[in-house]
Amino acid sequence: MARMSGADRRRQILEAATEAVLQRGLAQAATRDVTQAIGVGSGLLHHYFQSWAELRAEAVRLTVAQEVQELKALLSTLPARAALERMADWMVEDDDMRHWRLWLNALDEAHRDPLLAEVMNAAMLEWHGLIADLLGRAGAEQGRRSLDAEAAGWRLAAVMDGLAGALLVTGSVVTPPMARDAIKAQLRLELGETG
Amino acid sequence: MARMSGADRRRQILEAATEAVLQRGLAQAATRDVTQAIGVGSGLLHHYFQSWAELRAEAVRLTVAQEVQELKALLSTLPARAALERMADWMVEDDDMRHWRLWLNALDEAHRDPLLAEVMNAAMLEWHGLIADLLGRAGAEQGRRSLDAEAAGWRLAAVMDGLAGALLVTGSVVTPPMARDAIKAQLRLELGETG
DNA sequence: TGTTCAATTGAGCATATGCTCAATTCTTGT
DNA sequence: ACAAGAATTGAGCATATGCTCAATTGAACA
Repeated sequence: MARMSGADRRRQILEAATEAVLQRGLAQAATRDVTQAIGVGSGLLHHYFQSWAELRAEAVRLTVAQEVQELKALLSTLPARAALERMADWMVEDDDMRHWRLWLNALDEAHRDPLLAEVMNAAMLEWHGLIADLLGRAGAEQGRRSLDAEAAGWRLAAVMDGLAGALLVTGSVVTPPMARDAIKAQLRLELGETG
Repeated sequence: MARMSGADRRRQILEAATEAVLQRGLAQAATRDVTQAIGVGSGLLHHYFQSWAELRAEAVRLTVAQEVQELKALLSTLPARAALERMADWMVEDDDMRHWRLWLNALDEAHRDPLLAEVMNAAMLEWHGLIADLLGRAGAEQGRRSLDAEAAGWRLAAVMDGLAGALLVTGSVVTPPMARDAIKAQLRLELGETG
């Protein structure tokens, strides 16, 4: 493999690690998946990362941060209520559910890896923050007073995570359109748009 | 180790497998964890189970079924609305979150193991069925007509799963009482008890 | 007592894993 | 042209994994 600057190589390794994690799962993905994918010697990995645990945690951190950033950009031009609606669409747009598979996998693996625990703790708080903020603003748009955006945010985030799990495991029973509708219904419940 | 009847040994192995899976996770738990825990030779495992994949899938199936059965028994004497409330309490009663750790772990690992996929698909459907049934009956108790128990069941189940994840990963931010309250709040939302 | 068969053993194979370290190759600045 | 240092290699170690198979043990029944 041609030589690269340290920074470029680092990025390439992180990308390959994410891919490996997506394909084999955090617990099964191995250093060799990465080195073989990009065609480098086994030692190179440890020149850029102290350990496999550090690399995979960093890969997850980066990927999740990137996805959140993209989503934020997607929603940034919309009013809060519409942004929440858009978010529900976004959730099932990703065909093979890449980000949800990674998210649920990392959430689970976090119990067994301190580095991942830190990463996912922070990610979860940011995720909730984003949702709670939108809910709060949507409530304000509609002049609602009794809305506890923090609590509603945890519920909405939970519905999304939970439905992602159901979607991934039931396959034909919970379908993407169903999941999307369920989230939108939850949105209406939270915002008191019962009708 | 003393000899045992086939049936007893099988049960013992399944229990030890569940324990190993809880401690190391489905992906990391190994046959040796089981054989060493109960002090038998490595070959014995394969006398009772064709493969480790089959054993661990069977262990998950059994454990989940057992938990659902216990919960059903716990709720059987209560009217539907009270049963749902009780369910929210039950969810956070388990100190170290044994069943939720196993549940989320199995949900995640199901993507990479056809046997587990089958088991968790069935488990998820039964879980949803239980919840939807209670919601339907609770709605009837209160004379509500507009309640879509199926859809509400998916949302409530999702809130539970999602909150379990948040609870396990955030630790000090989402607390057991918070999770319990969030579920009860969801219950009120679904049953239109806004107040 | 002897026979039968299920229960059980454990060494061993093929494979996989993270990580180290001395050696090598390239790039870059002078 | 040369030196210096970064990038890169890959054989190798220690450990772990699922599973096989020929051999052994023990209990139950005749």
